[in-house]
Amino acid sequence: MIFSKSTEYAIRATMFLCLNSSGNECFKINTIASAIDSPPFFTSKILQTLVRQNIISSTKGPNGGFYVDKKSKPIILYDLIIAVEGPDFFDKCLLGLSTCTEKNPCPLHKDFKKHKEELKQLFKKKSVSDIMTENNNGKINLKI
Amino acid sequence: MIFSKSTEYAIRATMFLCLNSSGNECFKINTIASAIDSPPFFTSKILQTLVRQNIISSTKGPNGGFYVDKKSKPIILYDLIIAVEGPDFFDKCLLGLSTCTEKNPCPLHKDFKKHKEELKQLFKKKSVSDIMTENNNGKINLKI
DNA sequence: AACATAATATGATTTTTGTCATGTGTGTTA
DNA sequence: TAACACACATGACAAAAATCATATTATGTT
Ligand code: FES
Ligand code: FES
Repeated sequence: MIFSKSTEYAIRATMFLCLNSSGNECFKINTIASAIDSPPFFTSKILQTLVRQNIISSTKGPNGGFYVDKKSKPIILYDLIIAVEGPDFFDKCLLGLSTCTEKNPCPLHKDFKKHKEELKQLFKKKSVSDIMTENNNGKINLKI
Repeated sequence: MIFSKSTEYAIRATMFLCLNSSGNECFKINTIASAIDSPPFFTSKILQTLVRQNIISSTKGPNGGFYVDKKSKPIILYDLIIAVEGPDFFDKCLLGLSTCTEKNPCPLHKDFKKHKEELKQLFKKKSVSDIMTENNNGKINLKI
C-alpha cells in the first residue's frame, strides 16, 4: 500500500530471519524466498543492500547464507524501511511537492502531518523482534 | 509518499479547478498543467479518467476545457483517490500479502490497522473544497 | 582441489510515467 | 450552412523505473 515491493520483501525476509534464527544460523536465499513467497534472485539483491548497510549479515560458502546477528542491536523497522526506500521516505510531500515544510505546505499538509508523524514514530519505536514476540500467540504469516 | 504520481497530479489538478472556478468556467489542459507543474499530456489523460467516472467534467471546442460542476455534489478525496488507484487501495496489506484480514493478519496488521483506518476516514470525510476553504488564509501551494 | 553459496554484473520483463499523432465534437464566423 | 479553429478523446508509442531472471565471479568450507 505505501511501500514498494522491494521494501515489502525486505521486511518479510528480515522477519523470517529474526523468527527462525536462534543462534547464528544461516539461511540460504532459496529457503528465505520460498518461506516468504518472493522471487529469490530479486530478494537476494535486496538483502545484499541490507547487508551493505549493516542491517543484516551474510556469509559465503557452504552452510553460508543470510542471518541476523542476535548479539548486535535490534533491527528497528524505520531503519529497515529507510535502507530500501531512501533516507527521505518519511519526509516527502503527500502531493509530490519538492519539499514538505511548515513554511510552504501543500493543502493537505495540515491534515496529513499528524498521521505521517505517528507512522514515523510507530516504525521508529518497534524492532522486528518486538513485532515477532507481540505476535507469537498465533502463527506468523509471511506468505502470500 | 503513499500515492502514485498519477494520483498526486489528479488531486493537485482537481484542487486547482475547485480553487479557480467560481461559475462554470473551463480551464484548458495547458493552463492546468502549468499551474500545477505537471506534464500536460499525461495530466490530460488522468483528468479524462476522472471525467469518465463523473468526478469532474469537460467540454470540447473553443472556450472548452476541464471544470468542476459547482452545483453537483462535492468531490470527496476518497473518491478521487479510488478513481485513480483502484477500489481496493485502502484495503491492501502493508506487507503485500494477498488479503488484509483479521483472520490471517500479517505481523504488522495489528499495529497498522488503526492508522490505516484513520487515514481512510480522513479522506472520506474531507472534500476538495473543504480543503480549499480550510487553507485560504495563506496562498494555496500546488506547484513543485 | 572440489564444492557450495553469496556477490556481482548483466539482461529481460513489466509497470509506470510521459509524449506524439490523429480523431471527434463544439462553437465561431463568414 | 460550410469552413475553420479550438480543445478534449483516444490510442499508439517511447522513456524511465521497478521488478524479475540468468550467468559469471569470488569466497569460504570440506
Ligand atoms: S507539504 Fe505536502 S505533506 Fe507536507
Ligand atoms: S494483513 Fe498486512 S496490514 Fe492487514
